[in-house]
Amino acid sequence: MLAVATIANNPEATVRGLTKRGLTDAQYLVNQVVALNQSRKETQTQLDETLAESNNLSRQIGQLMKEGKRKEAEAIKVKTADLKNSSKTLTETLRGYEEQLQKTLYNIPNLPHESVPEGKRAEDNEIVLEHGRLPTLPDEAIPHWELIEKYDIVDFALGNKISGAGFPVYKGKGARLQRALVNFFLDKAREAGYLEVQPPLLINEDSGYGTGQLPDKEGQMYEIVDQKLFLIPTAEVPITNLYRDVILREADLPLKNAGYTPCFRREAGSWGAHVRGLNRLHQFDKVEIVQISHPDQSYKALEGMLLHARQILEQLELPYRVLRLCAGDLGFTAALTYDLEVYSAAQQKWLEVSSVSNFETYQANRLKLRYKDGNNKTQMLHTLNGSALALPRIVAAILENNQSADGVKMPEVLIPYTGFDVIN
RNA sequence: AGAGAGUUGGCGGAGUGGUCGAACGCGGCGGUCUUGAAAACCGUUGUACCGCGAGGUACCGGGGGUUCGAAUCCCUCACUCUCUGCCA
Repeated sequence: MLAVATIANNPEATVRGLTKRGLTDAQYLVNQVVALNQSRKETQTQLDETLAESNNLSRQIGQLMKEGKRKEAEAIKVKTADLKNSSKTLTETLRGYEEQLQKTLYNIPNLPHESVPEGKRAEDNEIVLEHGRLPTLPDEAIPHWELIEKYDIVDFALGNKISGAGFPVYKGKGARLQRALVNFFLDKAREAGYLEVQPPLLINEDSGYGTGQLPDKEGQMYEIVDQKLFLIPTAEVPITNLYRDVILREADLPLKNAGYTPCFRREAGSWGAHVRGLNRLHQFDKVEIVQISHPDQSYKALEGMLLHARQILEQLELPYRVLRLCAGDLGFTAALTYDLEVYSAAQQKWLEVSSVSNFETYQANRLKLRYKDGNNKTQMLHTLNGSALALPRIVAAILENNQSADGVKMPEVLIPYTGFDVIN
């Protein structure tokens, strides 16, 4: 969430940023934060004064008791009753303000970075670059959901039987291709200086709040109700939360972690032709890269992460493009997001395979993730993450783009990982 | 899952109702000494909120209660450890 100070000290910039995102009540929200914070401060001061007086009297009583002046002590005791009452009232009032303030802050999204283009929807995203030639396929080319049936490498019916729609079973070369991609991605991350971690796949509520999945977005996650645990929608959640409530030394920065995990999404959204096959699943695999960065370095880090994802796509010989998300399409917690889309020839459409974002201090604020600067003052850090990469649509693109009468050819770099060069 | 023990500052570890934000040790930082380092010695060393400042307030696993006053007593939840049980 945004820091109160950020909003209070830069009200115009905050309103401008939120309005760019399409919020119509930005001014109202900012006013509310400022007002609530003011009330909070005033109540806090009153409460502190009351408690100070009360502490003072208690100390006197203690002293008198020690000296055996019982009677005088009793006289002072009487005075404390009032203070006790008013401190109780003030505490409740204060808590009320704090809760309202927090609730309001939770509902305010991150401010878009200045480079974020204006716009309301996906069509307004800025195409930063395109790479690679779009393949032209023979007339008999078919989409991946037919290819996986033809070669019997992914079985939706089986998954449906044991779990439900959106939980595919990978078989034979399909399973081996998955494993190959995961290993390939992890090796690339390690070569780029990321420390590999294997986090838990279930997270608690605190972690959900830390990265912004909670409150209000629990509908996107699967929940273990009686334990208050959630299946991770992305490794971003457990890996970033590794650093919740942490104060780092400046010398430790940047922190770079990578992890492979399955991801679980309820995705109650739309269904139809565009979500057929591997295009959208309830469970899928992804290698995620995360950086904890010094505020001055975070945009440099973001460019580095984007380049990392691009290079992987280039090695896989997949044509792709890079989008800079417009303000309206930007995720709630992000300040700047690049999407990478791979061209799927048989579907003749672009498929999102990676999303690389800088959250600036938005997550750090919730996480209480800080560092000590040169003056030994604690400052908020910046968090970033990106997919490098998500598997299913990569698999879809490889299958569709590389299909021929002889089968599906594997990209050169992948063959040492798959152990085969064609699916037929 | 059952029984018992525990949870204090970066770490170890005192503290069972009254200047306790918390002794002491280690570690960290600054300094003295030294050509430099080590040792020794001296000083310093949690976080947040309010306040221009002096200073004040809160926090001893979380939440609640008793009391004029709680790290210390009571209730509750979570977690950790040991033994037993089960198990990849």
